[in-house]
Amino acid sequence: MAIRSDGVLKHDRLLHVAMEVFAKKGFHDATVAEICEAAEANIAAVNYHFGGKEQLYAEVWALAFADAHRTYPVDGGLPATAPATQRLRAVIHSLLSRILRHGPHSHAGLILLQEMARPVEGIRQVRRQAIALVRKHLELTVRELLGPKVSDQSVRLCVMSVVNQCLTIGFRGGQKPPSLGEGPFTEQEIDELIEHVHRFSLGGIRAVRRQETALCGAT
Amino acid sequence: MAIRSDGVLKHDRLLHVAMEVFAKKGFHDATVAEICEAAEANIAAVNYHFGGKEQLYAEVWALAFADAHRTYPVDGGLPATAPATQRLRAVIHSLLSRILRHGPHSHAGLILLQEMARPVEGIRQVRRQAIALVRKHLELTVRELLGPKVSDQSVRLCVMSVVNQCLTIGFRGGQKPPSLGEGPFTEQEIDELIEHVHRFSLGGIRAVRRQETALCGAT
DNA sequence: GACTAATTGAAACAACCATTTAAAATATGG
DNA sequence: CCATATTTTAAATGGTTGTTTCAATTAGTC
Repeated sequence: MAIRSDGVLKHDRLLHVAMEVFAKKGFHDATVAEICEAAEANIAAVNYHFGGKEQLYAEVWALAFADAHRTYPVDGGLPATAPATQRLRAVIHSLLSRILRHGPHSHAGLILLQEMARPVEGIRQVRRQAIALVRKHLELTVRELLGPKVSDQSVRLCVMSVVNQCLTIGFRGGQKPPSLGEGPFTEQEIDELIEHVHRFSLGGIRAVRRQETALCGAT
Repeated sequence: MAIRSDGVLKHDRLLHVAMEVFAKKGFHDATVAEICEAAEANIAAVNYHFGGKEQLYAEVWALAFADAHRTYPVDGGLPATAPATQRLRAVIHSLLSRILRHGPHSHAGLILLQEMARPVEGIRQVRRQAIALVRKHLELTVRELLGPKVSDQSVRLCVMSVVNQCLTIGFRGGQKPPSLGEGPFTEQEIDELIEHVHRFSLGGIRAVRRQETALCGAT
């Protein structure tokens, strides 16, 4: 006997609803009860279709990141030959958009954020992979901006500075921090944010470069 | 009849044990059971001495921040007349130390971090005050570095960039992120971190300053 | 249209949590 | 040493969680 079509419907429905709920509340705070209710399914639906809350979460994670990479690719569609400053902007744009732009395909950033605050054991590998993908790309870009003489450690630190600026912004779930106002970020504010992080980071990277090349030259 | 001395002992003991547990696990994940067990007290002790988990948390918060401001003051002991670059370094030093140096008096940073990830309602005011204190100081410093012509919004954004760099570093509870190695940060690594964030931030701030003053000049 | 497997539904289950209760134990002041 | 307020203890309470159970229902296939 074949799979019933209404089954896959509920399956998908749960998946998408869970993605929203997990993005908003994180794995631990989200309850299967509220997910099922929002998906108009029975309490037992999650366990029947996915085998448990954690396995549902794993599937959500995979789906969310596939969406994110499609909607906001880290290279922003730029060729690898584009100027490094532009590629840096593209990464920042990608990171911030994933966190702040709340479309139907942009929950990955918030889910990742929730994970950083409270990692879920049993997702470590998937999480590491997802992070590594962005990091790799960012590392290449920053390395190029820093020049050939700069140590790997400095590259890692600069990558950290850029990433950390972007991540922490999303901490209120896309809401502005009290110091910047109230409510969610508008499109214009997001653009301004990208502009600022880009400029600030370029300045920081150049400062690190100057320092290290000066040291090298002195040796 | 006077207060019994063994009472205040247990009270203090619970307070300090709770501070550690809350710093490590956050308010929600920490259970009164484990706090009481670690303090060698009965399950009911928290409710008897503090009236509930949340009120214990409030007292912990107050104590932790008093300790932090004493051990790692935001001005680092520098006079307000010191050069702004040095004062910036002092703030960064203070923020990172509160999060990364795990002494008996440095749980405030981790507690604050846990709060940002999952705020506890009923602490809003205390939290806001604690944050505002650091922010105020940092804003003054950054403002001076940016010069008089730069907009308030740019000041806020730069403050955000500096703070975010520092905060996110502590997200693993003082453990290094996988990209930088394993285990907790050593003293030397913390110093290196401070050095980097300081240099990077100065570069970022200068870049913003250049941009804005150029715009002003063009007008 | 009937048989069968896939899906749904309501209720129950077991584990965990913070909190309460009331009796027992203890230190302090007289 | 006694009386009393303070503190400790163990057990119970009420609520929430994820998961399981099993009967009822449904959709696909012959």
